Amino acid sequence: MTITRFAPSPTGSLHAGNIRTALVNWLHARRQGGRFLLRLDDTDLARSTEEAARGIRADLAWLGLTPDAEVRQSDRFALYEAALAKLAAQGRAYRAYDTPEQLDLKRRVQASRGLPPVYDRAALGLTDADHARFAARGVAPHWRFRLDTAAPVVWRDRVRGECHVDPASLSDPVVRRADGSWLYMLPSVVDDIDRGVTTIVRGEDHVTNSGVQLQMFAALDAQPPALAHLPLLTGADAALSKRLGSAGVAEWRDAGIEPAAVRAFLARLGTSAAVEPADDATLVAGFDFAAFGRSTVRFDPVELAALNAKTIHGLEFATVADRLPDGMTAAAWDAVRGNLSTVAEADGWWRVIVGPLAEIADPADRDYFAAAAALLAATDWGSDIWPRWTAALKAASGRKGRALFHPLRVALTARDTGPEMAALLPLIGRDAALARLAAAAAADYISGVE
RNA sequence: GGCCCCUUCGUCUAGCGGUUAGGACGCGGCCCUCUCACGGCUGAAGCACGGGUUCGAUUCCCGUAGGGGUCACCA
Repeated sequence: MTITRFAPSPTGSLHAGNIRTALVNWLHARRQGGRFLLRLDDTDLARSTEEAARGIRADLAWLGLTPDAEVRQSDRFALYEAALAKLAAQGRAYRAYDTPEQLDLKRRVQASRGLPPVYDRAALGLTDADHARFAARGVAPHWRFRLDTAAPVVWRDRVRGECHVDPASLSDPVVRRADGSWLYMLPSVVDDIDRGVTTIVRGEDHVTNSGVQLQMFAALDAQPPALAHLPLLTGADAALSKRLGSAGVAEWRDAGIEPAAVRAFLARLGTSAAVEPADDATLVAGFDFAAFGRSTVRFDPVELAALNAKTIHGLEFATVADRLPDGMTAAAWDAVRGNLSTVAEADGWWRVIVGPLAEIADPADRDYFAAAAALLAATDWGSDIWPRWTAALKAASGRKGRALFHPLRVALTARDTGPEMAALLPLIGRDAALARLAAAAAADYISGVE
């Protein structure tokens, strides 16, 4: 069975790039009928917080990406210990004592000589006596994973195709600090093995890590999972070409962005599929790693907002009813939704329907409004009242086109633009319409038109 | 700086030696229409540059430029 995992570290809130990674993991799991795990990578106890963990869960819930299970690395240190012991027994992990300062100095020297800043493996030459001396002085070792530098690591990435990483250009990664705490690299592999993860989906900033981790899978006698490295997202400002900043769930929610719009947008962005409103079944059914490109993708919040509006235009009343103002009907929603950018804007239109309205009619049209009111009062009310009434008014007033219709829109809605009057007028109702026309006929000023 | 990756309309992409270089979003126009939006039709808009290879390069090779990633006792 396909098992994917989303593995954020609970050190902050999710951003667009993270969220896309989560979404793609979720889509792939759903597409394959598999499971989607949330793994909290909290090996860095100093930086990880409970608050961040709660925030991540809440964000995923808002996004509709509910994990099938959750694990956290801080519960699983014993597993890492066992794995390290296994590696040490094979000579694939070794103790070292270099201080960060010493390592930094080495790197500086290498850089000044034009050499790649790769760890020189000095600790590999340490004898038992050397280790004993460090121990006697109370200096504990940290542990490194010994890379096999004989040949490049090669894999067929689900989105990038054939990938190569040359371990010879990499340092043996430190996997455990002297104080016993764990670094990202090994625990991630151990958990992926333990949880039976079949596909790792992550950003392409991890490709060199994958080279290292593939060796760890092999050293631990595990079948390596499939790998899929997604191109990174960048901000809208191409000139700055900066990595995407903080935009995330909180910002979107405040801006009235729908979770469904985020899912549709992020699922298709950077792929050959059209960015358009799509329900989850469609997104899942159409999901394909091969549809992703290999180059960095621009994330434009304006495009997200546009897709959000389109998404709302297709939203059914039942799915938004609990977020609409009290009393707002399905008919009112249907009349109004095509003019919304956010669901919250429905509130303003509902107030237009139920009133009261500010008087904004043009006094030059007072006689017209009086005639219109009289005609409306004399016309049988019905759902097709607008076309019948305006046809009669056209004949009676001699007006046509914009001069015929637009003053009525303004008098009846106090707005210059909006949904079709044919749909709005029956909702406004006979009495309110007559009252508004009467008020317009009596108006002697124009206040600001929206 | 070393290594890896990328470069087709404004944006996301299709293309895998011979195409009128296709689609989507956005933009313009027209239609619909009282308005905005929706919808329909339609238009403008692209192969980063320079060398090769070839009868023929968007496509293959080399280089240049630009961009991204990575080189942590972060993840």
